[in-house]
Amino acid sequence: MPDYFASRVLDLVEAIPPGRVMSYGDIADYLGRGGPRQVGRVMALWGGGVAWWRVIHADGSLLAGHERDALRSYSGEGTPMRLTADGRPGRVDMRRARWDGVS
DNA sequence: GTGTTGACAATCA
DNA sequence: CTGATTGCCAACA
Repeated sequence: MPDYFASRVLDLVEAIPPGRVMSYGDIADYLGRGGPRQVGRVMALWGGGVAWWRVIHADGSLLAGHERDALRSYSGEGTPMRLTADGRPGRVDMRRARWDGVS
């Protein structure tokens, strides 16, 4: 069972609007405790039940090993993407997609 | 108590 | 833009 901290993390992830994302550090900072690694740990253990693809690295890179699934979800939500040097979508445009918890 | 590890992050070369 | 370095906090052996 998720502890209190994990519950707060999962609730917040559920609150992220479609088409928006938050970084691990953002979530930790928003909750005011723990750190990016703790958030990552929570997601690794119990993130399967929420919109895990809306939680990514601070630089906009996707979850290693799940890029395909994430991209499929993003295309359906209209998440703003940035193109890699290869010219294909590889990371999220954090400047526009980042969600602060209010708007 | 001590050392390692990890779905991380800011900084610098 | 890529890679290395350092800082971070909690879990685990």
